Amino acid sequence: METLRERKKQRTRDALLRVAVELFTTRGYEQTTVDDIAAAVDVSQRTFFRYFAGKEDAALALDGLTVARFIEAVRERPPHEAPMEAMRQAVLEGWDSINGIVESVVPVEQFLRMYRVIESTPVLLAAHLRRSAEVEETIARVLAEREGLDVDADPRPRVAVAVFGGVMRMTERRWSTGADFSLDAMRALTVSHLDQAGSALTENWRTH
Amino acid sequence: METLRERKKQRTRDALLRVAVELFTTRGYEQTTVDDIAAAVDVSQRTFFRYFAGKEDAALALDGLTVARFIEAVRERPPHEAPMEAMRQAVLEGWDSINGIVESVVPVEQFLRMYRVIESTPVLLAAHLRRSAEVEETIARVLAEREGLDVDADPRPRVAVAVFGGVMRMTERRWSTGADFSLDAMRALTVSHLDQAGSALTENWRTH
DNA sequence: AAGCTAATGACAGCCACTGACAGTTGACAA
DNA sequence: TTGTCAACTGTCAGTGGCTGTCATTAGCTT
Repeated sequence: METLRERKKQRTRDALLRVAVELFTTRGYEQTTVDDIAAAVDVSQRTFFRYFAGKEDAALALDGLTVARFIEAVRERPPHEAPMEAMRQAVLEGWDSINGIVESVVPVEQFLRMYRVIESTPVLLAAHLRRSAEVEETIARVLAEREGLDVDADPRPRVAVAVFGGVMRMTERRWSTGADFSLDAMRALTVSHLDQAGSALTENWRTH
Repeated sequence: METLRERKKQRTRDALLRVAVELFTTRGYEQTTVDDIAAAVDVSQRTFFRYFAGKEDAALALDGLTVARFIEAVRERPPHEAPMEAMRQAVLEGWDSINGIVESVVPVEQFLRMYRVIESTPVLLAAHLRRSAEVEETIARVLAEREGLDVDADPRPRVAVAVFGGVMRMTERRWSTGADFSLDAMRALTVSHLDQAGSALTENWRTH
């Protein structure tokens, strides 16, 4: 962030992202055109596409910050932890540190609102899920390395991540459609659902 | 399928689907335009969009048949089975009956090729994953009803489906990128991965 | 055969996105 | 300071997915 040029670029990107999120969360994703965003920042449409790979990319940029943080957190977990526990702690850490990560661009409330937009907009949800799949692949490799396994020969890391990821996406869904849309609620749901994963595999739920 | 009109409509739809799959699997999804498909069937582009909600819809239509079959299979599973077991059996049944379901439109080989296209085309994979999420919601409701639970009050059905779905999507991924692209391989992977889900939750993989 | 209705084709138009090229503006050395 | 280079931007033209509209065609009904 040394030169004036770099600062200018950063400002343009931030402005585009801020405006995009603002419009997406108020007017709605589909009701916002790229031209709208570009016009509001007073740049050409072409410039928007130089900063973001597409409209989707801008909509998922904030979430991307937290994803990157999550991956880092898994990498930094103490090696003695079991894989599931490492992922669980990393995710909880991630939610704790959201504030510091996102706040430099938009207030956390905006981030949360954007999350709802993603979950309620089909095309965004689809893109989000695809990226989650990529993240799962990354995490599987991290875990395999931690445990000294070959990720392609031993399916266990991928299975573990798949189970974890499945529960997490379901948690996101429930959270974003539920009444309590706070970070505390997210933490509570995460812990609760992960704790139930074990019994879900084996138990019969009927009382008799 | 009584009137001539209905038969004609069916034939047009089948022709569009066949041509679409043919082009997608040979030329590639992105390299095929809707105009190409419409031209090959000798209808207007507008007509294509009257039969399919979009290009994606045509690409996922075959998979949609198997999904519908899977949901039915879960519904028909004997009530005494535990939820996980019911889903597992339903999925295996589904693969067994693919032939009879798909063959009336395209040969099974085409179906399998289309599967690879979906997994290797980002936008299609995204759409596929989103639809899988919808399927999971449906299955969660089916299971809840089976077990006499309120799906909104008791998260266990959704947790179980999330775990199952996570493993299944990971299985699809591994299958479609692996060497053995046969139905037998799919069955083997499915069983193997599901069997490992339990230990993935608790175990530590290191040998010491 | 005549009238109704569903299906289609033929436009026109919006929007996301891309390539190409020219103009502008910081960076950096002479 | 100035001149040169490289990076950044705007403009324009074009492609492709998708939609609304309306006139035309073709099957159904009586």
